[in-house]
Amino acid sequence: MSNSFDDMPFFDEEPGEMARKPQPPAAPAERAPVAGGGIAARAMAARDGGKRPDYLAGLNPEQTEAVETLEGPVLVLAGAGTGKTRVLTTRIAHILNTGRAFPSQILAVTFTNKAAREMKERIALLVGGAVEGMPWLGTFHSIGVKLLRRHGELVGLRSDFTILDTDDVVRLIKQLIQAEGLDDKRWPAKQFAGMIDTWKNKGLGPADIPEGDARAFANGRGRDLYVAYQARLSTLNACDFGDLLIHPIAIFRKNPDLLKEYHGRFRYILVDEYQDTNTAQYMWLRLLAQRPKGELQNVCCVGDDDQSIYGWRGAEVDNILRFEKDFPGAKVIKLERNYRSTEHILGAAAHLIAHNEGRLGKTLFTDRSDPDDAKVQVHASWDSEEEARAIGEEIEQLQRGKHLLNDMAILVRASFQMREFEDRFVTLGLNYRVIGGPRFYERLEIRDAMAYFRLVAQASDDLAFERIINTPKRGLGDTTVRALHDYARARDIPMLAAAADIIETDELKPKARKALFDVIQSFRRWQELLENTPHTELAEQILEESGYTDMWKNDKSAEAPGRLENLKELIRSMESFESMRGFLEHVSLVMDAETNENLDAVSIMTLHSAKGLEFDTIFLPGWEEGLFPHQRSLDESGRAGLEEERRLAYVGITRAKHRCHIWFVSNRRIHGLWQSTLPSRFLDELPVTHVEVAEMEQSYGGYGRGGYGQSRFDKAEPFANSYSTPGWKRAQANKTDATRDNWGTRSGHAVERIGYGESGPKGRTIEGELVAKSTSTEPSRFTLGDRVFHLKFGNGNITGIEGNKLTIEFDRAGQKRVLDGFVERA
DNA sequence: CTATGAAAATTTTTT
DNA sequence: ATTTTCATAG
Repeated sequence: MSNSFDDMPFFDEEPGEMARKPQPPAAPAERAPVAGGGIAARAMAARDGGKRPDYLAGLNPEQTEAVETLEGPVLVLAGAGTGKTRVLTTRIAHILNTGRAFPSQILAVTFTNKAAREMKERIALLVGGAVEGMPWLGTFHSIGVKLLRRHGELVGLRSDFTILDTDDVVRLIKQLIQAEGLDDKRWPAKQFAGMIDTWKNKGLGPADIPEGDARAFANGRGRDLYVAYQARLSTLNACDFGDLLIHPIAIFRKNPDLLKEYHGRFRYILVDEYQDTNTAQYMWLRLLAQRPKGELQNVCCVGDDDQSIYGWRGAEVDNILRFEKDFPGAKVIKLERNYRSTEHILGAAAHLIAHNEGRLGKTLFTDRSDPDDAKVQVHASWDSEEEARAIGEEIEQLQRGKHLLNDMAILVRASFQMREFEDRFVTLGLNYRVIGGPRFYERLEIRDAMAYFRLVAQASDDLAFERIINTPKRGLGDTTVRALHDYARARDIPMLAAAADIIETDELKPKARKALFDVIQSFRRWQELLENTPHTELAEQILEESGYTDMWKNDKSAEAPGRLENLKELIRSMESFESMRGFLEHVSLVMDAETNENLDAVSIMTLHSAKGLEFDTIFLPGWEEGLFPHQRSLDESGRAGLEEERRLAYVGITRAKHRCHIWFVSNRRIHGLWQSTLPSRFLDELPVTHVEVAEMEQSYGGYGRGGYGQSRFDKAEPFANSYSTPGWKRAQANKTDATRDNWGTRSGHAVERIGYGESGPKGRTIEGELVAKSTSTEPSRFTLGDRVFHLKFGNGNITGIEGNKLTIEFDRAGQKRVLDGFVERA
């Protein structure tokens, strides 16, 4: 068997219009230059003129150094808002403009597709188009795909392999677990998928995983399962996300000659967000970047140890700390001049992050100092609903002040927090945009449609087959699918082929046989159309003829119209792709749909997806212990986890240019139960000089003196000062004008009723502590039928008691389950 | 094989 | 609390 790429022009995507040869000797495979007004020609002009190109103007000395130090390894430590992206893009523009390399000879790696897209756009602005010629700008994963499409055969993949997403992977693993005769409840497929992902992020194959890990799952059969999983992927001609990193590493290791060709290929390597590289990515990068002795290592990594927030995904901050060791003679450049935020915002962020140990230590500074700049504001609300309401009001106020919604963002710790804002904004009629929420391509109907497309484009995609063979219902249930599955596995053929075979036999009941026959006929027809029919047309035809659109048209549930709308949107989004295959590839890697920039809307997103962005006004809700810092982070990673959470807080604050509002609430609903919460310890770590407590009247000013938290945490008796917090103080301030009937209805002071925190019975004030205690053995202080009052729901009767959880039939709110600490006898 | 209702899980963050 | 998964009956 001959490897087809041996006799293929190796680097075939070189654009023919590319201008002159780059001055340092070009790679042998480059095509002959063609005259024209391309980048290199402009570069020649720039050089001949002897003038500094204007894209270098306006850079500060450090930035200039980072851009102009093109030879040898460079590490740029770029604090938040110091022009990191600008340095990267200008550096690339400079490389191109001085004719040092063709666009295709630059490897530029980013972390997200969004970052890659943005970088492409910005480079295009700098050099004037021609970024088409930068095929190697993308995420680690997308570049991994590119490599595998060329050289996948070296690890047993055909070039048309499919990329499985998390959902596919979990379903596949579930099958494997069941096939092993294991209980898939005791050993959840999802968990094992996570383990495999973790291993792959560390660059570990089945043979390399630690014994302990191998034993931890499925009665010690973890390793076997991993082997079986890889084998299954191989028969499916498929890859998971981790493989996109692992396979290229294996290929380069096993084929030094090939690696050498790529060394010649990539004259310049740039890596964004270096602090977030995991071990596999690091290995991958080292293979490409570490050249044989004597050769220059033109690698430039940009990062910020204070913004490392992906430790949970296997990112190793150590990579950035180790850079100088890995690349001796590396030049380290620190960017510390911040161009984004006011000094208050910067001051608050800096003071907070200073609580972390083990930093490289940068000090951001700005010389902007405007007495009008607002300090970072800390707000308190009674519960998360009021929080949403209050933030909504703040936003509307800004809007009245002619601020664009596009310049505001709400950054949450966990995505479940988004919902309340959405609800609120819908009622307000306030435009919002959720970024990175439930992804478009992850929706049921989209995934179904995609499965059809995948199966047409790739007949061996068994996962797609199983997904849609009985959607819409065709009378092909579990029994039939199981039979097909066994048949296919026994003969080692794809299920679609097995289906074609099996209808020739009498193994199936006539009914199923007929149904299957029809489906196969349809797929045969679509497959024939694949090459010659415009792909959007084909897509519509598939959804129509398969009965999939009809299925939703006949569905009278509330979401059906939306789903049909999404399907239309899907077809529309296919238009910008050349072919069905191109589209499928895009979707498997880029799970996010483009946002509509024309709409003025508030952005709602997680702190993680906010990295790299900036907004005029930032809202940071949910600064409470347990949520932020997240309990799980603390439990699983202890101090390291806390520090990562703190970095997350740092990232959040530094997204703000002018205004930063931090919120915390006293009560939050978790798993459907209202729990009382304590303000985040991060609030105590903010400096008094740059932070003020919003809406706190002078009379309560004392609390802001660097210590609204200290008492809370340091007192031996936590009850005493549980409410020496703004929320509580505000509650006090409001208690006089509060009545039972107006709670929740007015401008956000739903707090009133907690008024008698100090004098009232302890049982109510410190719910949190009581909950913790009474979960053990103490009998409830209530009995069935008791008449009780709840701050939020009003009066009601107890209809059920389970430990400290009460089921109460409220007069107004209906039946709810609440913790007994939240109610009092009426 | 499907429809119904009950039980269980969900909630960290992403390519 | 809501959503998803599972079990049972039709």
